Amino acid sequence: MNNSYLLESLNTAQRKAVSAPLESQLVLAGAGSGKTKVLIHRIAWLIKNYNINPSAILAVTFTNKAANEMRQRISNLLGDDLQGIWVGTFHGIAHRLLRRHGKYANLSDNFEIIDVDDQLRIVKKIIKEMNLDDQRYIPKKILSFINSKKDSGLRASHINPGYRYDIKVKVEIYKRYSIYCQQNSVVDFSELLLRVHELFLYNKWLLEKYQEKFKYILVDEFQDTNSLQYAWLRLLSGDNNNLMAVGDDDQSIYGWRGARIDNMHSFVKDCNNITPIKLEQNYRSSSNILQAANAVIAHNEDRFNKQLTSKLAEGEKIKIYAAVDDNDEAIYIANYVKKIAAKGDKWQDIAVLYRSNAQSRLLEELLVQNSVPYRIYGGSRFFDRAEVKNVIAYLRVICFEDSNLALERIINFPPRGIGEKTVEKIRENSENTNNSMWLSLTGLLADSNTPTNIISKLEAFKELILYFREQLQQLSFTDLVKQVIIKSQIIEHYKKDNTSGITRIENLEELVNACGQFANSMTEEGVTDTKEQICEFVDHVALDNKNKTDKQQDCVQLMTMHSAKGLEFKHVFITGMEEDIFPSRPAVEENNINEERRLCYVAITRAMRYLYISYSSIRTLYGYNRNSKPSRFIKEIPEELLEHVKLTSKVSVNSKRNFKFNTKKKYKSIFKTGTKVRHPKFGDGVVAASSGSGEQEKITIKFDQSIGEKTLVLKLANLTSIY
DNA sequence: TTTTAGACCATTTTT
DNA sequence: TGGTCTAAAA
Repeated sequence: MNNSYLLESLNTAQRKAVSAPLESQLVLAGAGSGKTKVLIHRIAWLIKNYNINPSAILAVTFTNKAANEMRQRISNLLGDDLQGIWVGTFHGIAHRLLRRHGKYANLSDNFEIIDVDDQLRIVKKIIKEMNLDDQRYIPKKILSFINSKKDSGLRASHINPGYRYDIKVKVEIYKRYSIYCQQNSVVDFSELLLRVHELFLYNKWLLEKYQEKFKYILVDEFQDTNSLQYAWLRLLSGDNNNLMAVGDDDQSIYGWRGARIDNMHSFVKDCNNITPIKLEQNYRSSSNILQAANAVIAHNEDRFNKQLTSKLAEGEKIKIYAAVDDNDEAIYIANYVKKIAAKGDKWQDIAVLYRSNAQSRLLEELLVQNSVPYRIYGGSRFFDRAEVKNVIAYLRVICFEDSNLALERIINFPPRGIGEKTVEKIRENSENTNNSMWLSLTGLLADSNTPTNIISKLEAFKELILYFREQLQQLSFTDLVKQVIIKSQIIEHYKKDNTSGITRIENLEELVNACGQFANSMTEEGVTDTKEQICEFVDHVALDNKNKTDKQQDCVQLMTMHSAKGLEFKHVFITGMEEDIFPSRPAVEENNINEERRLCYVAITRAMRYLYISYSSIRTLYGYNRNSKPSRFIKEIPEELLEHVKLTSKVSVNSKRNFKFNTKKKYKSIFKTGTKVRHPKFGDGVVAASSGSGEQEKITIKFDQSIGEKTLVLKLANLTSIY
């Protein structure tokens, strides 16, 4: 049997990783070094060269996207030989284990997965119940406290609050939160992992069974694992010495979410000081770009010390543009993007990156003005939309009779006159009797103290839900969803809303499609029961919440540097390279510069051929114009790699020169007589005269005939210049 | 129950 | 600045 074909397309380091001995390995995979390729070839190698049964392999990723890609690529490489392999996200795998062995983890078999939204509702409820001041105990903060404790593997009982009263309170809330979840059979994201950890910890036979099963474990993006995930992996790996961790310490940008680069160092130690295999050959970027990336990241300490090298040519220098203000920066980008496209590259070859989402607005505005097609990544995800969640809450109530959270969400949606006090009554009764709210609701109907008008409303709601439950036997999943949307009058409700009603209805149509597709694939797998399909769907939606897919194809990609991780583009613009923007202000204050620098490294290494960096002297932030300084990261790039862009455009040159003369009178510098400006209310106009200076400066602008001339205080006028 | 006005606040995001 | 959330008013 000759398996050398699995190694042929690899370089030396990759080959070393793929064909490494069957022991734990740490692979340090630099940006663009073929990390995924190594992973899938390693899996193929295990199967082909060692005759390892695919079902003995567990491959763990962070995102569904990565898991899907991996599964796809292994299957392309091996054909159908991957029967039984486990490829999934941490959460997906944990979920699978809990559905199988829930009873050993003290979970009922119909537990529900809840999202942050539901979590927050629970926390708010508890804070109210405990009569706490929600200004002092801010629900969101408390929730992140709970989640971060869970992510470090800590239960409330594990936390010693010491003498700190507020921590005592937090821990108490955490405790009550856990009790609520247990009673309601709901499990949050972190809980999935925590439960599995405990499942294995307290059921040794089960752990041994899985240790026996998974002869080989691979983890992707290892630098992003948190303490709990690492503990989880170690537990599962046991003494098998069979864990291949692939990651890049330099690309660890999720520390704020609990990720610990430290796990990489611990891993080395825990594995008897294994020598990491370094993948340093980069196949993505030209060498100037890589040199810049290397130079920047070299400022961090305690690294594993990789040095990426490129076999590609030097390539273009990094173009750096010093903008007068953020508007000017956006104009520059919009114009440059058009130039790139005019030369023949596609819009989709271009990415514009920024540190924070707020920066996208201006860019977006100017791209629109210049008729450049673009797509913004991130933002609200499909299953997070209120209208979609509401329908799913209906499905939850229909399928899980006891789902209090879902019930509360829809009992008065669309508004049917069941007010807060009635809900309160139901909730109270439910708490006193230990029944679900659904049962309490039924109880209230029989209670002679309940006012008749309330009874009729509750009765109508009950009938509605009962009707849907009946239809579970008759209707397909898709038809049931349609019925829910129509019969519950959700459509009617959104039709009345003429601001966002139409898009909401469109989203619901999309939801119906999604349900249809899901139902089809379920049917193919032999799951034909509607109720069963819905249950699976609800889980699926919770664990794989895709970004809203925009159908538009060839467009410029706008996204944060974080969401750019793992992607690559021929042209990359890194914008807002200013102190307090990038590195961001909070990061500077909290002394998290190293992570910002890694983010910078990630951003730079996204570029294949052309990298453009821009910063500006004035930036509007929170409604104020602020002077900003170039980012320290710019200085960390060797000067010889940079090319400073000078614009030939007259206006920009002028405003820049004026700006230099008048650093204090920043307003006057931009709006000289004759400058074309735009006002949010009055539209476009031309500056006719100006008086005063600094913050007192007033300018007279000639607008469209219907408006005429206006004299405005410049500072308040909110003008933008149009070049 | 819905609308509106004022308060407040503000990185990064997956599951 | 502007988006979100809460509390008061219609």
